[in-house]
Order: sequence, then structure tokens, then C-alpha cells
Amino acid sequence: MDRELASSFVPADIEAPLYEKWIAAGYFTAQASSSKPPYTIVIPPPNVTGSLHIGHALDHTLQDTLIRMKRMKGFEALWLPGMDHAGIATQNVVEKQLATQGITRHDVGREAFVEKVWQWKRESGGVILDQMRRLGDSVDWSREAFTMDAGLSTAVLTIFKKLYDQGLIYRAERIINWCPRCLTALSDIEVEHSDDAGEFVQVRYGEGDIQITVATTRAETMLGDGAVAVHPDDARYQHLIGKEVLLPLANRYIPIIADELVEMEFGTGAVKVTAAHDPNDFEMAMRHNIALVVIMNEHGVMAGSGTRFDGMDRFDARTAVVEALRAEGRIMDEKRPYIHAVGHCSRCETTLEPRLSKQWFVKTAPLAKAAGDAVRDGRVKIEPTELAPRYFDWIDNMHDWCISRQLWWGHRIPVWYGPNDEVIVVGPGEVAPAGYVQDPDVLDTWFSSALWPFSTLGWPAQSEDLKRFYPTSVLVTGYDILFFWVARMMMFGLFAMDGVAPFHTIALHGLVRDQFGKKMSKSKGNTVDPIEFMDKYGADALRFTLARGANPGKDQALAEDWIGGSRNFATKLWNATRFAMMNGANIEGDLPDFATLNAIDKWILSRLAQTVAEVDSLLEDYEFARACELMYHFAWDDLCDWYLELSKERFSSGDCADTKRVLGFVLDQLFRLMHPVMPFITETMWTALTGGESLVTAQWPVAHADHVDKISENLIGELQEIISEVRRFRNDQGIKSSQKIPARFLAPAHIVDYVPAMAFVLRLELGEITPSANCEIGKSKVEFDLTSAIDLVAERARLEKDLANAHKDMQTAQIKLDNQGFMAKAPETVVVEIRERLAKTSSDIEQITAQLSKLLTP
RNA sequence: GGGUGCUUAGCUCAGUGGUAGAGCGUCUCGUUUACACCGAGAAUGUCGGGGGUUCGAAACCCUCAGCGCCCACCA
Repeated sequence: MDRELASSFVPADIEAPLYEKWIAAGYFTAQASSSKPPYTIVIPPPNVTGSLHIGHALDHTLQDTLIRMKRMKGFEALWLPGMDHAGIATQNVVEKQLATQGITRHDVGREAFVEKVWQWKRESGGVILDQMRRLGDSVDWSREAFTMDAGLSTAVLTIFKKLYDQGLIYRAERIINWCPRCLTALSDIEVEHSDDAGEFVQVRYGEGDIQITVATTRAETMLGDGAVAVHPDDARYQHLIGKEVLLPLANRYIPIIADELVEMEFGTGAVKVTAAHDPNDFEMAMRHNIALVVIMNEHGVMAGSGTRFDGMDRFDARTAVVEALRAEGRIMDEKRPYIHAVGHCSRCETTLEPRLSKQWFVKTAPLAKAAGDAVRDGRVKIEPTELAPRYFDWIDNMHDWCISRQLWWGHRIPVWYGPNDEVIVVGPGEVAPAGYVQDPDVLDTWFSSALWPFSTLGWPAQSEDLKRFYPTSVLVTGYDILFFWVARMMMFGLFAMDGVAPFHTIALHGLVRDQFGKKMSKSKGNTVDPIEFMDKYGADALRFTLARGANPGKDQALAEDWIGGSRNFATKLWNATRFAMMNGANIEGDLPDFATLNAIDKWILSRLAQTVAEVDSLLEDYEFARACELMYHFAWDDLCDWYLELSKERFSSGDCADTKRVLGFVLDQLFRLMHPVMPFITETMWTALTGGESLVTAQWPVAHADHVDKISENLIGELQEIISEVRRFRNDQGIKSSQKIPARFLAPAHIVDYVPAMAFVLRLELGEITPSANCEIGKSKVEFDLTSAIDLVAERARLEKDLANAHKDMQTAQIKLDNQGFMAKAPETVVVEIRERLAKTSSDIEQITAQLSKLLTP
């Protein structure tokens, strides 16, 4: 084992070798066997997305943090290096990559496209998360290794068939969201609504006695109208219900129907019913048996209306239709612009077209009910709990899920059609009869992603892994994916695994935003590249920054400066450890009996014990940010700035066996504690310090409750006050910190032992002196022998400022104590605290006043 | 339209009833033998506005204003 640390910290030097070490040791494969209770954590795949998105880095950091902690606690933790979940992001990235080579998926067939994808993945090394990217050749990039992605995996076939057999998958002609550019159906959550400027025109239908005016934002669809609907209670239109009215331009007669879906107050109270091009209208049409008239093709071009508008683009047709109606004097009113919500494709932003088409659906009602109940009755917890309502709101009002996609990339729908319109589902191991043709569509990517918690464990086979690791424990992911992925894993998990939810906790974190808190987007160019930052500052620095910013469910702003700060912290730890080891920090033998230690050693152990306890509990509660904050301040402030400084005198005097041992213990424990958030540097320092094999498998620190020692904490608090005050004095007097000053301490008995340590830190030379200046801090006094006269103005200014502060503090305390309501109702502990504050401030005032008067009359 | 969250130091954010905090930035000083990716010191806030509850409010309630996010079949 390397027992020395390099004089400077270079992340790249330690990261790559450690990956190799960890991989070789098998730390990143499923660990079998343990008498301990299984504790498993699902990790989403290390994202074969082709590009590392900062959000993935955050997911990964937090999941890995929990895994490492749990493993150190002795739980069996499962690491799933699976490669499922080829998401929409993958497709986009892959497509973009291919586009740079002049290839589009339309140019090549499905098979060729998929081949290209794998070729590209292999060539580029494929992955890119901080760990995976360094695996390089140790990952099998062959297509076979990714069959879950590419082929019709057994799990997908099995679940599809199971759902189909239970009547939960059906094919239907419905109005779905259709992207005329991507030429595919989209599910509800792939639709992005935005308020767009459109037009709102009122059109008079009919002739003579039978006339009615409807309002629309999509005038061109009137060519496909099958009816006009009014509310059954609408007095204005009672006489028209049941009559037929002339549809202009199309010159057809259509019925006027009554339906409660119509709102009387909106528009004219009369609605055109375009059954094939609007979901509401479709519903009404079904109820009233209205004809479906399709007037637009898949590209959003008018077709089949039998009018002169056929062949026009939908938006051109809109203008043309309005003009034609205007020429006939049928436009009664128009509002332009009319701001209203319009659906767009989440991938290409094209305005969506509701389109009548045959698609496959999952009947979600029973699945969603189960998924909702699992959270409602507490079997699954959502952290933070504030986000649970959002989950319920969505899952309790879910529409049936359109799962067919007209894309190239994905699992093909395992449905085959016979020559006489037979429909069969071909399950795993089955073969379609000759002459049957497979449905050309593929499944929504979330269909297979929903299987992740058990398909990765071998399901539908009853594998050992499945038995041991299902249900998993904690899913950590961003709240933005709650509906897309989490809810679907819940539904399918409960369905496929006999009502056992896939995990007991859903820990949601926020999204990463830019340094100004703005959402990152490619078009704004404010995205950050995590790889670049890892190369520049080290993986630990990026991980620590992400973890430190991760408050449950809240977004975090990420800027290069923060990462630089974390790198500085890592360097600080490195240097402190190097210094400690140079001075003999060790872990040999038992820790000395606590009672025999000096107050400085007791104090750091006390601080350590509290930090360990708090960090442990915070991490268990998924409070990553607060845990990191505590570790940061313990390491930097308590350990580096105070403990090491106060111990220097002891190190130089040689009487420090206990301190060396305590320091070794503190570092050992701190490294264990920090390992989950800074794995590389802690592993390196820990193995150097302890000679241990690996921190990955070391035990998680346990807080020593018996090390918590208020007496030492108070004592060190006094030392800190004295030191700070003398530093201030030196600073105000313009004395260089390197200049040694002859001085004498007049300290109470309990502090006397620590005068040498303080003098060392403060660069004071102890001895008998002729004092020319002094500082008084509480019951202590430090006298100096300054060669030159002190700066009276600066000194007076300092004292006067202290005096003013003390007066202010005393006043606020006094006001409280004079308040009868406060005295009567405030709890005793608070009153005591205020009394003590008053006593302290008044003695401070006395002291400072005396010093000031001495300054005036030396 | 319905939810939901936010508004605290120049910036990004912690802080769920007892004298306002952190990181970064700013200013001054400093090459003290772990560290200039450092050390020491300093400055900085009517805690969005207005009401209320309370002995006491950044925190709890009401209200107003601004911003954000999610959901949404009002043509």
C-alpha cells in the first residue's frame, strides 16, 4: 500500500487506477451472499445515451452515494450495470450524430438504422457517465450485450402478452396526438402545451330559417364537420335541435345535436363537431352516431374533403377557408390574435394535429389505481412528501396510454395480422403462423423502461437475483421523470410482480439549472458539460458539487465556480492529510482512553461524533446538501483551521503520541464518512493512512456518543475567542502575522494548559515582559510587549466598535427581560439564556470601558 | 383554467417560533516550514409589500405583487 501522498493533488492520477482497482475487485458487480438483510437499490442504467446530460450525472451521483453508504453499513447493495432504457433522449442524440454523417433514419431502413446506431456506439465508446466512460474496453459493446435495447426482449413480450390476455391492451381507432413531422403518435405526456397566438372566428352555418353560428380556432376543419352541437338546456337553440343545417363550402347538411359537453357561455354556445380531428368532438360523435370525416392526411395536408382546398397545407387552408367564408358573408366575428393553448411535439416542437388513427393502448384504470394505492397506503413513500400530490393528481386522472409509435427505434409491437384480419400476440418463444405480418409500429420507449426493476433481474425467469433483489429499495431520480418513468414502473411492477411494488421509496431530486437558476436548454446554449468539468476539476469535485446542491425536490444552480470550490476543498483535504501523516498520524493500537485526553483532542472527537451522527441521519433522509455542508465545515473549519493549528505546538514539542493517534482516528472516520460523495480522493488518502485494502468495503463510521463532551467544547470555544480577538488586535495594529511578539497570558486555571498552543498559533513568544498593550477576553488577558507604540486610533476604534456592539446586545437582552409578557410566558431555558447574555454583555462593557479609559490615560 | 413552488447579503441558495447563515464574489493584510486550489481580518441584509396571531415571526395565518414549474380535450 502506498503510504505516502503525492505533494500535489492531481485527480486524473488517482481516478483511472482506482476504477481499475474497483472493477478488478468486483466492487461494481452484484455481490452475492450475505447474512445481512438485503438492501437493494435500483440504479438506472449508466445511460448509454451517447451524451452525458448533467441531470444524469446528478442521478448517478446521488444513487452512487446511497449505494456506497449502504454497502459500508453492511447491506447488500446491488449495482445494475444494465443497458435498458433507450429513451427518447437516446434517439435524439443518435439521430443527431447520424445526421452529422449525412444519415437519416428515413434514408436507411429500420435494420440498417439500428446497425448504424450500434456501430456508432461502439466507435464512440458509447457511454459517458463518469464511471462508465472510463471502463472503456472492459464493457462489451457488442450488439448482443444490448439485446434488451435492440430486440424483442423476453420481458417485453411477456408483459405485453399478459396485459393483452387480461384485456388491458387493446387496439382502437381514437383521436391521438399526431406529429405531422415525426409521423408518429405521441402519448399525452409527450405533448408540450404553450400559449400561442391564433385566431378565433365565428362562422355562420345554414340558410334561411336554419342558421347557427359556431366559433373555432381551426377554421379549416369545418370541412370535416359532422354536426353542430349545443347544450341541451340552451334556450337560444332549442328550436334548432334535431334539425339539419347546411355546411358551407362543403355543401353538405349536418345535424344539430344537443350534448352536455358544450359550454353555453363560451363562444356562441354552439360548437362544430369535427369528429375525426378533435378528441372532444370524437366523443360526442360516438354518443350521437355522427359520421367521421377525415379531411387531412398524415403530413397535415388537406385531403379527402372533396373540396378545392385539398392539397393545401393545414395552415394555408385555414386562411383560405376563412377568406372563402368571408366572401360568402359568413364570418360574423373574428379575434386575432387569439391566445390559446396549443399542443406541440416535445421532440421537434411542431404543432400537433389531433388525428384519427388506429393505435394500441394500455387500459390504465386498474393499473393506475394500484399504483396510486401503493403510495396512498404507505407501501411506497415519495420523498420529499410535498411531491406526492403531484403524483396522485396525475395517476388518478390518467387517460389510457397510447403505446404505439411509428418510429424506427424500439421494440416492435408483437402483434401479427393474418390474411383474414386475424390478430394474434406472439409471446416469448412463439412463432407467428406463416402468412402473418407483424404490426410495423414500435412500442413507446417507456413501455420497456417500465420493466426495469425486474426485467434487469431476469424476469420473467424466476432467477436468484429476482428473488433476492425484488422489490428493490430506493429509486433516486429527478422529479421531472415522475410521470414518464416512475409511475410506469409502479404500474407494471405491481401488475407483473403480483402486487409487490418495485421499490419502497422514491427519492426525488431537482433539476440542474445554470448559474443564474435558468433552465438549461440547448437553444440557449447554457448547458454545461460534466465531462469537461470532470477532466478539469476531477470527478470528486463534480460529485461533491452536485451532492452539495441537492436539496430534496429542489432545483440547483450549477456553475463552474462551484465546482472549482469543491476542487479546492479536495485539495485542502489532501494537503491536510499529507501534513497529518508527516506528523505521524496513525491508527495503530487502541484509541487512548477518552478521559485521559487533553481538551483539544477531546473536542475534535466530540465534534466528529456529532458530525458522524448527523451526516448519517441526513443521508438516510436523502438530505444530501445538508450532509455535505456538515462534512465540509467539519473538515475545513474544525479539523484544518482549528484542530491542526492547535495541535502544531504539540507536534513541534514532541509530546504528542495521543494526538497522533486521535488525528489518525479522526481522518480515518472522516474518510469513511465522505467516501460516498468523494470516492476517489478518500479511497486514496484512506489506504495511504491505514494501509487498508479499500474504503469501498470498509465499515461505515458509528458515532461515539460517549465522545460528546460539552466541557471541552466550551473550553475550545474560549480558546477560539481569545485567538480570534488577538488576531483582530494584531490585524488592526498592522502587525504582520509572521512577526513574533513577546507576550504574557493571564489565563484562568482551566485554560493555562493551552496557553502554549495558543501562543504557537498566534506567533507569540511567552516570557516575562513589560507590557505595552493588552487584549482582554472574558476572564483572560493577553499582554504584549510591542517594540513600537501601538496605534491608539486603531485600538480605540476597535474597542469602541466592540463597546457599541455590546451595548446593543445588552439592550435587546434587557428589553426582553423587562417585558412582563416575556417573563411570564417564555420557557425557562430561554429566559436563562437571555439572563446569561445580559450578564456577559455587561461584564464585557465594563471591561472594554476600563480598557478605553486606560488608553486615554496611559 | 387547475394545481404547486419560490421571493433571505452582489450571485446561487440553506434556515419550519427565541440576538440573521453558507459557498462564491468584494475589501485589507500576509510567501508562518500541509495547503496562494492558502491563511488572517473586514464589509454587506427594513428576510418581496401590507395586515394578523404571539411575550417574541424570516419562519404560522390572511392578503397583494412579481417570478417559476407541473397539469389541462373549453371549440
